[in-house]
Formats: sequence, structure tokens, C-alpha cells
Amino acid sequence: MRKLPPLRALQVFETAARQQHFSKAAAELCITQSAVSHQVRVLEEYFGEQLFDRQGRKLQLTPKGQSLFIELERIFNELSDLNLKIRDTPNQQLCLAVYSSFAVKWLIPRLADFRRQYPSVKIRLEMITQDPDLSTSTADIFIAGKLNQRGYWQQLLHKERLIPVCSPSFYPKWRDINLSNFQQQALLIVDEGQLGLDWHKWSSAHQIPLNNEQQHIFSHIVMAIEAAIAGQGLALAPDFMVAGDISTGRLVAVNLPDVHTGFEFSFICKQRRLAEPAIAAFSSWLKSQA
Amino acid sequence: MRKLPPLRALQVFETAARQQHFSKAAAELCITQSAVSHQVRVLEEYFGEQLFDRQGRKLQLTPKGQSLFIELERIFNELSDLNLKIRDTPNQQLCLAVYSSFAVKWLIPRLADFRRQYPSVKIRLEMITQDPDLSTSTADIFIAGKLNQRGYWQQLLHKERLIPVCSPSFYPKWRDINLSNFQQQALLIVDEGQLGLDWHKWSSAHQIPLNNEQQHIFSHIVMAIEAAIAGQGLALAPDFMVAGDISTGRLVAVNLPDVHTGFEFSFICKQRRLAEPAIAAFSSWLKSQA
DNA sequence: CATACTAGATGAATTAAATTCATACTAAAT
DNA sequence: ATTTAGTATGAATTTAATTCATCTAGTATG
Repeated sequence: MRKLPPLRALQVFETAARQQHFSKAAAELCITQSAVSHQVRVLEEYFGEQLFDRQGRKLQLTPKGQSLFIELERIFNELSDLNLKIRDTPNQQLCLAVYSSFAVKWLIPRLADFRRQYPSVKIRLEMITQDPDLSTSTADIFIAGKLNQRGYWQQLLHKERLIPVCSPSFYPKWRDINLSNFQQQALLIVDEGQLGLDWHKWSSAHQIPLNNEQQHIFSHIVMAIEAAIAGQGLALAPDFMVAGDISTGRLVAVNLPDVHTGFEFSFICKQRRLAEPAIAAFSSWLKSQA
Repeated sequence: MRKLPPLRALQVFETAARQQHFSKAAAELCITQSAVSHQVRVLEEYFGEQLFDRQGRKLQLTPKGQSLFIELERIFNELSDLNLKIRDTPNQQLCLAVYSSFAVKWLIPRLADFRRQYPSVKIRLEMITQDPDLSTSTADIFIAGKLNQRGYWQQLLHKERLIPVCSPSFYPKWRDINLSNFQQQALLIVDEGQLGLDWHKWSSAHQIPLNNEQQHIFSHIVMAIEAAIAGQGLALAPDFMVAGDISTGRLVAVNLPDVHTGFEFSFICKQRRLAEPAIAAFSSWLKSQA
């Protein structure tokens, strides 16, 4: 809940300050000089400060009046630009560049909802497997690792946390799996995990050796998850990717420690494009999904 | 003359968008739900665009509504900060760092006018003889050569132009001085002219040799001008510095070419301090003097 | 399946804010 | 000293904002 100064009075004051003349301001606003005088007084009473020095026929801003004017001129310029910004309909098409795993297991299942809420925005989805080169990419929006680049807006979506999962059919007494019998289980390992997804990270984080006899290796986390669903072993998967499968009972979280990789999925786009209708819509929808 | 959207409607819309709820917005604004609905409609008619999607009891911003909201939230935050910015009275004392020649011959004579107009602002004047180190100086405002540094605001005050002048008593037929008899005249030369003030520059610009027999050398332009007033020879002086002496008849501009040194006097201060009352006042006064 | 409930929409009536009108005031210019 | 160009002011008026009473359409409930 915010407290704003009287807006009409600000507008009239800004005009008067710009014109340095109440009567000219009145002409610009198509009102009388009297109305200008009244509104300026309203503002002076609101701030409890003289804004103009009236020395006879010379009208002069006080230091505080000047200061206020400088801010207001900029702000009202922005307000008058809103007209254009809103009516121009730039690009109701959005090109998203998204990490493939995030796309498949998180974004795509939810995208239908976005399309329903904003049918006018057409989405084109581009998958990436490594941090994008912002300067050369043609995408409007990225969902990738955090990268601090000047002029870009980013918002944290998710901190990656890996949890061990398996199919309830893989090991009927899956609730009994624990550190002491862990090494008897088959492991579903992701190699070439540019996101730091794998059992080796888990192993060194918890100082548990990986002596498991059975180790199946996949090139992508999505395949490891599918293998887990098919009951082929224990996978180490980002929590958000398997939340759906867990709630439908296709996977279960086993009683083994999790691990934070430090990787963060972020929404990234050019700062100055943030208020474009399509981008604003997508950004707000993303926030509502978190 | 600018055209602004209906301000009250913007304010009500911003609250409604932030709350995602007309009734809550109404509560925040201490008005009824009906009033919110009316104002939102006013704005929608003004822009000719749907801003909210009303799907039954769910209220949802459209892409354009989102876009508008993002801009307005920022703008109204700034407006609500005005309160503090105006009431806080930071530093009604200003420290100016000014090139010595500009200070003596331009600023000081006019400073009385500034003091009369803004008696609440106390000025402390510091002279400099070379470009200031912005990062270490304690001055609030600089008047110096143009220097492009990020985060600093600058405004061009004057492009230096040198004109040859002398006292009317120095050479009674001063109107007859021209290029053919120039070398018979005594020259008042400024050495160590970090501003590029001197006859040598003039000489090479116009390809005129300086074979004058009498040459008096000074370490500062102000002294050369005083010598010219005393009738000791021809000085080459910045036009703005001698305008006063010329109008009172103490000096005359002789019929010889002028020269632009390329040096520019600029008003410089930290961008983010521009709206401080004292700085805003000085900046606006400077503009009025140009 | 009817019924109550929640949240917004709407049109006429009302209230509050902004503006005008008529006139007073003031410093500067003539 | 008088005119002039500008702002100030209080009461009257107009316009814009708000309320009130009622309506509508989804949602939830027993």
C-alpha cells in the first residue's frame, strides 16, 4: 500500500515549471490560470514546501521546486510514451531457448496452460544443451543457468537439487533401501552431464564410494529417468523433473541423501524488452507457476 | 505539450493489477469495488485494449495489461519516493570546482545574481587549473573541459573562441589594424596555457608568422587581459571573458581573424545527484545564464 | 440439482475534486 | 501616477470520481 502525491496537481505543476509561467501552462492544459494557481497551491500544501518563488511578475522555481521538476519531467515523459508502448503490438511471437531437460520435464507439460491463458502469444521453443551466447542468439527469452551480463534481466526459477529415485516395481521393499545396502543397487548414471548431474558428484559430496556392480550409463538425464520408470535401477534426478512421476506413483523417492549441485535455472531476457506485452505475459506466467 | 493518459485511472489500474483483485484494490485505495471497475474500464477505453481477462471469478492480466503494469509499478514507486526526496533537505551547500579563468571572468561576476535568487544555497568556490580527478575530488559540481565519464551528467556551457583585443588607447587608429600591419603590434602572449590559449595556435591556424618585435609573456590569461586593458598590446582572449570589458569600452575587438580552440567548458556533476535541490537550482540557473 | 456464495459489471444518483468567474492584489514598466 | 502583466483568492459551477442498489456469471455446497 503506497502513498502517492495528488497526481493532477503534479501534472499541473510540471507544466507550470516547464513553462515558467502559470498562464502559459493554463493554455497548454486548456484550463484557466486560476486553476493552475489552485493546483500548485495544493501541491505546495501537500509537500509543505514552497515550490515557486513569486517575486512580483517574475516566477522562479525554488531549489526544491527545481528538484521536483527534474524528476517529474522525466516521469511524465515516460507516462506519455505508454500510449505508444501499449498500442504498438510488437511481436506477439516468443522464441524461447530452454535447457532441454527443463523443457521436456517442466516447461512442455505446463505450456498448455500458458497457451490457454494467453492464446494471442505464439510460442516457439528452442532447446539448448549449454549456456547460450546471448549476443548471437535470436531467442527472446532464455531459461538457462544464471549468468550475470549487463543489460539482462534474470529471475531465479529453481535451484537444482538431485534426489535418488526408482520405480516402486524395481525393488518391492524400496523403503528399506539405505546407505548400508546402497551398493547392491543398480545405478543409472548420466554421463556428459553439463549440469553437474550425476552420481559421482553425489558420491564425493557424501563420501560414499560407488562400488555398485551394475551401472548403466546414459547421455541424458531424461533417458535415465525413463530407465528408472522402467524399473532398471536408481537414478539421481532433479526434484522438479520427477515431481510429476512421483505424485502419479511411477517413481518413488528412496531413503538416501539428496545433493545440491549449485546450478540454478533462471529466466533471462533483455532488460529493456521486459515490458513488451508477450514477454511481460510469459514472465508473469512463469512467476505464477513457481 | 504532451498528452498523458488519465492519471487516476492509471493509479487504480496499477493497484488492481498488483493485487490481481478489484475488491482488494478497492480496499487499499479506500474506495468501493465499483469505483475500481469503472476506472479500469476508463483506461481500457482510453487505450482501446483489454487489460484484464475476466474469466468468471478468475482475474487475469492480458499481455498488454502485464506490460502496462510493469511500467506503472516502477513509475508509481518513483512517485511515492518523491515525498522523501523533497522533504529531506540534503546539503544546501554546494562546492564548485571551476577553471580559474572561467571563475574570475565569468562566474564570479554573475554569482551575486545566483545568491539573490537562491539565498538558501551556500556556495563554496574552488579554482582548478587542470581537469579535475572526478573520483577523488570532493566538489559537488565541476565547470571544466568536456570529459566523458560514465555516471556523470554534463552540459555544454561554452565553446572557446579566441578573439584579438586591445585597449582603444593602445593604438588610436585600432580600426586600421589588419593582417598587413599586424606584425608591428606588441603581442601579449600567454604561456603555459593548458587551455590552448595563445598566439601560436592562432598563428598556425591562419598560417601567419609571429615576427612581432615586442612580445610580453604572462602565465595566465587574466593577466594578459589586464595588460591589454592597460594598453600594453594585443591580447588573444576568449570572447566570453572580454565581452564585459568590450561593452564598457575598456577593450575593443580588432579586425583580425578569430580562432576556435576546440576546448569546451561544461557543467559536470554526478548523474544521480542532479535532482538534489541545490544542484538542480544551480544547474537551472546556469542554463538561464547561457 | 437447487442454492448460496464470490467477484465483477452496470446505470443512475451522489459526492468530491477540479475548474471557472469575478475580482483583488503586486511589482514592474511607462 | 497609471497602466500592465502577472498571480491569488473565495464562491459558484462544472466535471470527474465514487457510491448505491442491483445484476450477472461462474463456483462451491449440501
